[in-house]
Amino acid sequence: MSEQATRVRRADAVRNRDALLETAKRLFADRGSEVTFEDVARAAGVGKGTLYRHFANRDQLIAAVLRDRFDTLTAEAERLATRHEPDVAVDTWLRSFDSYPTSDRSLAASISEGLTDARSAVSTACTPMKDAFTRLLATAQESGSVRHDVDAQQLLTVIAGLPDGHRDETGSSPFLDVVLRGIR
Amino acid sequence: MSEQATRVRRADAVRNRDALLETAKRLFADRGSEVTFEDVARAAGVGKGTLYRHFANRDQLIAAVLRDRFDTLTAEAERLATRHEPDVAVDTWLRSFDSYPTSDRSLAASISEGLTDARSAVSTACTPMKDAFTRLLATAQESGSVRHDVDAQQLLTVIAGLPDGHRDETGSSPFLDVVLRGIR
DNA sequence: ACCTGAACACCGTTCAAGT
DNA sequence: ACCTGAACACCGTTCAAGT
Repeated sequence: MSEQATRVRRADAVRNRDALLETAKRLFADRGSEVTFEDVARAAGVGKGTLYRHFANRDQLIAAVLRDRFDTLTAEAERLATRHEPDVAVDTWLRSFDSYPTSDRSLAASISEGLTDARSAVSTACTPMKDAFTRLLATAQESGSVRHDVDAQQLLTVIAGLPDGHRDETGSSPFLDVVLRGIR
Repeated sequence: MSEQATRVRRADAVRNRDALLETAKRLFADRGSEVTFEDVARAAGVGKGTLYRHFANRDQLIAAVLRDRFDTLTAEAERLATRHEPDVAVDTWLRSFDSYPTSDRSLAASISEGLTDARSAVSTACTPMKDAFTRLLATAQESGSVRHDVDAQQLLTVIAGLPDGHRDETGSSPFLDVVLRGIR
């Protein structure tokens, strides 16, 4: 019970953290990456010191906002690996990865940075997803359905960086097909 | 001679503008987009008020830094259009567009923004280039060598956004080949 | 243990005073 | 006509005081 003590949190702290995360998701979705750290705190009804208590900096707040989506994508990669042919699995997964929910649309730059720069908090959050996709891609390459000169991390960075405009209602880019054809 | 009067500039003003532009190119190349506006002014040996006198804001300084490259690329597009088959012209030009000189490498985000957002100063600077490539691409599409569902502006935005890492010594991305295959 | 908001640091931008 | 740097605005971050 002594090591359990570190996990005890006051009810108001839990409430505040949840409110901050929900508020951040909503504001990023509504107004993009221009939202101020202070905006988030005020909209959540707390002081900005509280925001910093729960999220050490902007990067960590963004990582927390994205974590749900990363976890879902990790699980999907593992599921696809066991149930589909390698080429179908890669295509299907990349379509999911490219389909931004509105709440994450404005955070694409942070995702690109997280995939590339290991020092960012987003990098820690997306590593399991990156590893799961790397395995998926390697299998497809071994089976001969994807070119061997394509690097998983680079491929994800390219797709994460596809422009926001011209996406359909599911949030998928018209350019994804170009990339999928190009890696064959 | 009355309308000529507006073009007269004091020698020190011309000297300062040139020094600021050269300094900005060098600093962007050395230290990326993290360079401060004040850094540029100090390194050029002038006050920051002088920098603002010559370039109304950060966006206009970046547009001026990029203008030479945009003009070169515009001229190349027009040259290629008259001397090569449409598909060769498109491939060759896109390889040039993707090959960042070191001085421009860190400005890719501004180029993407300029291609997309008509309000930026970079947009004004890159419009002739965008128009020249649009014509090049349309010709290739009419000749059947490029897919009809590829939009010129989007294509340029995608290529401008290709990640910085893994480029060869000429500054070209290993992913360009994926895109070139994908648009066929 | 947690919250709050004043205070600090940084940087883009403006402008009154100067040559 | 142009230059200069102090001053302002904004925003991310810290921290002393409070509950």
